[in-house]
Amino acid sequence: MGSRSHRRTLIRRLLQDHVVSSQEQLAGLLREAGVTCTQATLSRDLRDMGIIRDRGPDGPVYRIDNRARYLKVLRQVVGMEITSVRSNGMLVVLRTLQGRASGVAGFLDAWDNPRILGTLAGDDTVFVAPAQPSDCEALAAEIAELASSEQELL
Amino acid sequence: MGSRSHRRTLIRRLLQDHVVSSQEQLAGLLREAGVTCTQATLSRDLRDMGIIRDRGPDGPVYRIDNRARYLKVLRQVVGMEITSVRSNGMLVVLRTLQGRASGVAGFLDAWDNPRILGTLAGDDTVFVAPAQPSDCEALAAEIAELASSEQELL
DNA sequence: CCGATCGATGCATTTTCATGCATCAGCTTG
DNA sequence: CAAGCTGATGCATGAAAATGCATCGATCGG
Repeated sequence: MGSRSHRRTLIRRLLQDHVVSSQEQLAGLLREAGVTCTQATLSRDLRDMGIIRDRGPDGPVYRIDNRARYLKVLRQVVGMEITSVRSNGMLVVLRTLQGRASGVAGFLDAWDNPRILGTLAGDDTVFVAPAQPSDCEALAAEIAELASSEQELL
Repeated sequence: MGSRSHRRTLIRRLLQDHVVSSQEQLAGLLREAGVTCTQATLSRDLRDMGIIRDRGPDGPVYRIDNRARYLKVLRQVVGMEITSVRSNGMLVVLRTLQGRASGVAGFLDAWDNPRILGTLAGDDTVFVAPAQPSDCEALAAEIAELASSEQELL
């Protein structure tokens, strides 16, 4: 049974509606919901899910680090949107899913990579200008890394 | 070692450059490239990867069903872009990652779902008008289904 | 500084997953 | 229909991942 992903989904929901201040307490909530596990498992879950223990005025509270999660998801989305990465030594050219070039370019701009001078997006193509022409290959490799992290489906 | 994903990446590349008409032949190409496996493994790989055996005029040819793959990837991307789905009985309102609303709306338009009358996208919000107000909840549920398929990371 | 509470981690066990081998099933050709 | 390819699948095996147990370490309040 796909127990782990079910448990983690549940953890996410529980943390939205409840104030949880310890892993044992979370284990209790999960048990009420029909999922049994130990504190050790929760420790690993919370670490993997990027959930942090926040020091609130009313004691510690677990909460989802939405910023980090956002970046993680966005990165994965962008990785899937890029379908090819090529370079001619002066310019890196990306192909993307239809209509998604501007989304990819926006991500690259926000990435704040010093090797990137600027980007220009069409519909399914992005031009990426390297800060130095000599950076071009390295930059292409960095972007390809991004794109290839998630290719199981591609 | 991450042997499986490496093998599958290689399969994808090989099928782009070579005419392959049997799984044994593909096994041979892989072996030349330094990856050894049996026909049984390839059978499963090809099934999982959505690669089909096309009946060409010159005999059967394996090829990637790019259309199906594209839709599969796009669907997954959109699923990750949607962060919440709510309804007030007259309208379904989606929240998305920043700047991604139009991409999501475009997908919904292309989805060609008879329950959808139309969509309107802002920056991180999409309004979806149901064909019938009575469809509203069912439509929200359909979209939520889309969004929740890929929640391991969320 | 002490004790208590809570999270992290090493280790052993269980469970899941990937793969090869052998075999079966389907299609094509004569 | 028989023979020969070719792909699919049940089963067993080995590898990897998840999990629990026990324990350690860190933090906080006296």
